Amino acid sequence: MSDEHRYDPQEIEPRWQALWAAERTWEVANEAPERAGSERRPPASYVLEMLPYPSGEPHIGHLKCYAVGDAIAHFHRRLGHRVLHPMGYDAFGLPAENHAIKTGVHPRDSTAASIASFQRQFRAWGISIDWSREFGTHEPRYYRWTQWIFLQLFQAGLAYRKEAAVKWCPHDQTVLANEQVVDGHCERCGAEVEVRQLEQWFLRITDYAERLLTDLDGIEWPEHVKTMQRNWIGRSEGAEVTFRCTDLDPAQPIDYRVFTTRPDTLFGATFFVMAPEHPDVLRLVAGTEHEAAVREYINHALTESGEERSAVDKPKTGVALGRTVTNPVNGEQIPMYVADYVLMEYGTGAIMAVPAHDERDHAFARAHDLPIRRVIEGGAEDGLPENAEDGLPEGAEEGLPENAEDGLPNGAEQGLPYTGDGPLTSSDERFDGMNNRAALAAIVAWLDEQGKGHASVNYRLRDWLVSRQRYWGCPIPIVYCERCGIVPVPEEQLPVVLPDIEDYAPRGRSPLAAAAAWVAVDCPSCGEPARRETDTMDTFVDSSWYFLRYCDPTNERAPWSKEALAQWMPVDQYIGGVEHAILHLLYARFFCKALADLGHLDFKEPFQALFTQGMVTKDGAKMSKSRGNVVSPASIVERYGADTARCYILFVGPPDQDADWSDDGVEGVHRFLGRLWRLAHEVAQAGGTAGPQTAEPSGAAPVAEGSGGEPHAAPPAGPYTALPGAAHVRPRRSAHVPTGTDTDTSDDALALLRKAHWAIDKVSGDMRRFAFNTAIAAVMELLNEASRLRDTAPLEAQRFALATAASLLFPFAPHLASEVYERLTGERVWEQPWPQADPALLERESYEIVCQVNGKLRDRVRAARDASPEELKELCRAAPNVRAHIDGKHVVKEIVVPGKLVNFVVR
RNA sequence: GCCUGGGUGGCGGAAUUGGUAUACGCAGUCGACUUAAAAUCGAUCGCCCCUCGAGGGCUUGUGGGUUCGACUCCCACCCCGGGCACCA
Repeated sequence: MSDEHRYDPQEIEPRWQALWAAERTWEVANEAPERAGSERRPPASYVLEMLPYPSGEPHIGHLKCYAVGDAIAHFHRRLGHRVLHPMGYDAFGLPAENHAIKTGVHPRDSTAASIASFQRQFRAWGISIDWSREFGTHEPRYYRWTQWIFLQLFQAGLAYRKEAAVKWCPHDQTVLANEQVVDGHCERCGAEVEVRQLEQWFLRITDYAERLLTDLDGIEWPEHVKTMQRNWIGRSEGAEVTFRCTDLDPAQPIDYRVFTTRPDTLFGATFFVMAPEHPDVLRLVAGTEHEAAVREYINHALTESGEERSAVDKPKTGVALGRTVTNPVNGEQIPMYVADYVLMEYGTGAIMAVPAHDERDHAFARAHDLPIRRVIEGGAEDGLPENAEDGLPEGAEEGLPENAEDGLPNGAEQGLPYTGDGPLTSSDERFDGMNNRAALAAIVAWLDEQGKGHASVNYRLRDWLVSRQRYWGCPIPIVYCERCGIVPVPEEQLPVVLPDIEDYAPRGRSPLAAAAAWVAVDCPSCGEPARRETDTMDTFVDSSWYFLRYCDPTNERAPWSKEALAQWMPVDQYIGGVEHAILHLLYARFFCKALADLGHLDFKEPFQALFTQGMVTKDGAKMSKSRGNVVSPASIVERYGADTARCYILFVGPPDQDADWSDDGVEGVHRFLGRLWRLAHEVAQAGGTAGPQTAEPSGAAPVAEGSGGEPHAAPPAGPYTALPGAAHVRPRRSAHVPTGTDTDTSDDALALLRKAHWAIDKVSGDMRRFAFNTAIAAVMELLNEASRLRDTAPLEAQRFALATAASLLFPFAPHLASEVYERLTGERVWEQPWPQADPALLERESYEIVCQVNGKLRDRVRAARDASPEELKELCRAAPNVRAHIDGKHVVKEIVVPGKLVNFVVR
């Protein structure tokens, strides 16, 4: 075989990339067509993959993400949409800074190098990006507007400064957001986080908890991602109830509010517990015999690592305060405790304890010999699974004799703690016997009347801590003035540019603090000497609005214009890793809602549809340098070409699931592409071109070197001109591509035509459900059929089959598909509308019908498409192997599923 | 513990509405081409039994159920991955 017959991606791919770059094929304009006239403008589609963090080189996960996104972008274009498909870089962040600490290389330089590498790779992969909209979040022209947004939030009271117990990473020497703490460890470096009391900047995301929750219903996201967000927001309905303490000074009672989801169990509250961090604990014991023990306990609790403290099976520890509070529903004085199972950061930092109906309170009561009073019946024999079936209203006998009454010797009553539903008991005559759910509402109403409590909702979500004591981030545009306090930097002075510094090493405060000349500034308000905020912003702030900037990337007067956003937002299809299910996706949603409230946006959700891709593993394990199992996309592209790499990563399995990389699998896909190339080459060589426009393969190098830059091929302005999807404006079926209704009708021609239309139908459906693996398999089947019939089918049918294969494969293997399509048709495949399956060719006049006896497959017969059920029965009954199984037996029932099967039930 | 996603040949996976289980690819086996190898092309390929052939039995984590028919629906359970986890 001559060299000419070899599939050579290294020759093909750069050629097409050069063409697309020179013609700026994937750029889209914002403006509406000037002379739109009556022409309807094509629908817009915003396809976006999460922007990469540029560190080193792209890894295989990037390849997967952008292969998925590019396939969708191409598909939408060829459906006639104007597609916005931009790219940028999430360029601030710790790795570049840590690298700088080690090597002294400025983060800007290492980041630039990495960005260059990403750009090279994305081009080498042939991803169809509108490069005219590119930016990095570290560029002043971008972060100027990040700062602007911060100031908007500040002015609206949504950004505020507060001292609080915050999570501190001792390794990275910075505070972290709650979301960045995973199992008590820093999400980035894995160091165990500490708690520090610091004054920091927060964004008031909790104001949006309810809307972040309810608006999930309106977006098309994977259910598990929605669930993760719901869990993270953690909404609980209940009541806030006041417990009064008069122990210190009866004239000046102290009211302690607690949050409970179970106000129906209030009568069972037998003690009261405060978190060790609660500010009143020491005051309550000051000067008493309990003070020493309490102090010791608190010290111990606070120095314990988060990990130790939150261990689930940890015994419940705590000490008595020697004080009491009044249970508001029955006036009982109940003892107060301090215990570390109560968390300061949730609710009010204090709880009422109902040991009979809460597992934790129960464990504490047992450990400290406290009374346990059952106030809800039910639960039955302990340990037995829920007896839903017997549904007896009367408490099972274990539940009844609980009436050792108040002083009750806390013993081990069976069935407790009971957390289910049931009628109230031992509470109050008004509520006893009432179902607990009804009682809950009644008790809350009564408390409300008495001014002792009210219905309340609590969220697990905390405000977003955005200060970072690090260098390589967006400066917070705030000035501190002795006289004026916290002063925002005036808008016209933005951006506050990140200064160059000598020493990046973090020392517990921002390295920026050492840039004395930068820190010193005149107060924008009074003009007196003041100093700049030296913390930078969490990089998740940068990435919470970048998708807006793509819509209007060069706007110098505003972060965006509403008109630009109106054309594209919200993102129609967002694509990224599931690891961002909470952090990035929650923050971006919050930003949209807040900015919409401030009148800057006209929509409330940024991402209408979300697709989360699975991880790529090697030998079943996550790829990592330490494991030595990293597959670098660059090496694969170099060896097999980008088309193979992209197709393989999509073919290996459903893209939303994890996939294990196999070198042999890559070979298989590469062989497939080579076969398509070769077969197409043969057919093109054999001539037989039918269309008027397609004399010879035009040799796909239409762009002379050096002609790049000038968009000469694209006439100015008009939004369609640079639009790949523009072809649909003047729809035209390639005249030379047979449709099956004309030309040859030999059996082989028909078979091939049918297979091609089957593949069109199959791939079209698969594209819409992200089933790229089966889409590629369908093209493989089409190629197999063409290959089988290559010596017998008419050339024209082969040409159609192969051109169709190329057309369908284009979203996954754009270079090869363009090459093959052009050779066969003389046309640019990306300018062709997505092919349509001819329904007539999806039908067959006869088909195989399955014959079952008692549900077991016994034979197959051919039947005419329009055969009646009676005819089908007769056909099957006559099948030899069916006869063998029904002869001499009694046919009880006959089931006919036209188009599928006949089943005889015999006895 | 709660919430999730999953479990199908030697391997990755397919089966979209309850209707032919194992598409497509990999690996394997045999053959063609070749001096040879690579590449390419063709055949074969779930397991077991019988075997001249035709055939028969079994098989989608386990055990039940519904149905003429179950990878698919229901009940119970086992295993693996992800998320949350003393949230009152």
